[in-house]
Amino acid sequence: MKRSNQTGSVRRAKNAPPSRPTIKDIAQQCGVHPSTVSRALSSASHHLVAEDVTRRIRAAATALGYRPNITAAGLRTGRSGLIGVLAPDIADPSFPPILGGLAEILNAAGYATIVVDVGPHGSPQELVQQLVARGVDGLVLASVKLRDPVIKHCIDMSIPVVLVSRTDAGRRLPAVVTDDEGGIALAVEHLVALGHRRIGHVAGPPDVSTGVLRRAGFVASAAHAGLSTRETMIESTPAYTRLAGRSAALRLLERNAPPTAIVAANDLLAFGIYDALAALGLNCPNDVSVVGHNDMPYVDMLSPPLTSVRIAHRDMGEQAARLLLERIAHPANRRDHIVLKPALILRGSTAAPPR
Amino acid sequence: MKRSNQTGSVRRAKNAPPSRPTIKDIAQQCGVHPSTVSRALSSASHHLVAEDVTRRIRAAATALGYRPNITAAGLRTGRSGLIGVLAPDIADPSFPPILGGLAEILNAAGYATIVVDVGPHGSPQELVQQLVARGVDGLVLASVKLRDPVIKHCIDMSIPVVLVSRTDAGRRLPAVVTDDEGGIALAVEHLVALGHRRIGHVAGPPDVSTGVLRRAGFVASAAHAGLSTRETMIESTPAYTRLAGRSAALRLLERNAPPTAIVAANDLLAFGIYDALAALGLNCPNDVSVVGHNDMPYVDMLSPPLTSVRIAHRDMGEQAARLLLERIAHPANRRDHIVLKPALILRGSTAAPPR
DNA sequence: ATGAAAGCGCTAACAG
DNA sequence: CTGTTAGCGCTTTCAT
Repeated sequence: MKRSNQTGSVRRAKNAPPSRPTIKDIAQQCGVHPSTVSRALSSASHHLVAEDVTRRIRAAATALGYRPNITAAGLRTGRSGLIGVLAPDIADPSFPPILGGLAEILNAAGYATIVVDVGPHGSPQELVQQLVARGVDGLVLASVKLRDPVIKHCIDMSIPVVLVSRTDAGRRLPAVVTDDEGGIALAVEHLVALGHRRIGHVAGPPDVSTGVLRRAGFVASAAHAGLSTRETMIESTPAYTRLAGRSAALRLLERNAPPTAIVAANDLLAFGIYDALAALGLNCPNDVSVVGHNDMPYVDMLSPPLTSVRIAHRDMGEQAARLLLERIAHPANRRDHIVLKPALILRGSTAAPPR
Repeated sequence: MKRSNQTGSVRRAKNAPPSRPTIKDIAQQCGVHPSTVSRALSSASHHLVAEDVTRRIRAAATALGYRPNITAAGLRTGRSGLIGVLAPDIADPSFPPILGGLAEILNAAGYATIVVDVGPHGSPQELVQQLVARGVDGLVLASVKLRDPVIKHCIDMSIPVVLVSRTDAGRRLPAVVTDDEGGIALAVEHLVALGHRRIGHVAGPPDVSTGVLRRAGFVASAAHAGLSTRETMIESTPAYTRLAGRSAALRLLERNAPPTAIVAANDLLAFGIYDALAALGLNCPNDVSVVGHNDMPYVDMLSPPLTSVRIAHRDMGEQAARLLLERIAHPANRRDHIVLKPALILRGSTAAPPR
């Protein structure tokens, strides 16, 4: 065994890696015990140390360029200061603002985030295991399906978890989401006010909460506006992709009595609707109005600029972070659900129906 | 002191957190010494253990749902299995594919990545320190300025580092970049072939390598095509933003002899050029052609679809990962620079100049 | 082939 | 207020 670092005055072995100074080195230099150094350096306990000693120790620390070894501390305290974030797809433009909100609050509380992209083939279960093996203090899941085995798994491990963007079927885990039903209602009300009566919905996947809730919101708000079920038509998609949106829109538009307006469960699906319209030689908004959902960056650059339901993504991240911090502090089993208000951003893709 | 976990047969304190089983628990159950368990579980050293013992141990491990504590192992071995990634701005759509490439290779090699968004106000230095304090085995910097103090800092710490997307002024660190000069040359050649002679460049910030190299590439390729300096005009921007692109483009277009084509150092700047064109009532591509750079997702949805220089982002991430792994294995001071070939994607924003 | 023992860097209960 | 001591979970040298 025998490393070379301990006697302090002894020079390091010729070309050993320049391993960073430890608490011991400082102790030696200041002629105090390592634990005193530990106390002096921790803001939680430096009040237990004489002022001048604290000063001397802190001076030595900065002089040596000392940085505490967080993992070593974590091993001792059982807290790693690491929060694992499982993302469905980092390339999804909705995600960065969520992550930004998360990171801001979490960093301020002394946590670092370790983000893992699940990807289409990755197993969330396995990734959660990996994160747990790294000792994460909590988990943010931004990608769960409605009935996802990973949920039971997290509950069994009783590790602090917060869902973001989506909920699980049983609402067994705390979550921060947008008001999916309300967002779609905003879109439908807007279209009805413009005079539309035949309105279509390109629905999201049935295995995620946003898919089913937005669909439910569509049905409910259409009924509430007095539209008959013949006037409201729905086509589902297997995934939130442009291509899926295109084919769903084609199915909608090739009906006998096609809609004069389509509300998409997601902007990517709306992109596909634009594609379908172009393929059929139809004009938006003159022939068909389109409303998206999420208000992705730069949708104002499209032609026409896309009317879309804006989600408070950053806020979502912040709230999720706060919820998680609270869960870490008090692992009680309160199942908080925070629902954020969406807003309809009006642009050029919606207009009165053709006569 | 005295935790409650050690005697094994002793039940855990009533409602202690269900801390995961350790190597000790397995040892106890199998009636062997912890070190034997360690050996049996490590693929590197299980050949030192009797076959049947290994089997018994491994069976017990899976039965108990044992997961090794990676940080504890790291503390002992000095390797954390963590790679820190510093991103300039996670919301930049160029970044996810880079990260995807990085993660794929790194994960396969047993590393996890911890991604930190530097943000406009964050200090890269400080963040690097934090990552080092967490014991990262290597660093990927995707955001360095041409002369960034963080570079010296990393060199001083002699920690394995790779730059991605950008290089430092002295090329002192290994890097994976795209051929910035060549990419712009592609654009200029295309425009010249269409018949343009008055070509403008909306240049990127002068403090990042892509900004200066693309500008240099513009000057060089214009000269090479026989364009005079009067015919080639440049306006710089302080940042890669849509707004900055807009005002630079306005300056270009309000000249006495405005350009018939503009090549942007970046797609976001190209968005700003579209804005400027719209503000002046000019048509693209009939009045002015535009070429972007980076080929962001969905630029084909713009009106007109944006011709842009595509960068092999994912490949960039993969190569950077490989470079870093090599650096970790052999921290020799070879300063590798890998330069990837870009490709021009032709769309609707470029056409022959007006007569 | 296995056990014993030491120690990575840090914290915290305890004793002065 | 400070030193002593033990130990977080794991790996590894040394001895058997």
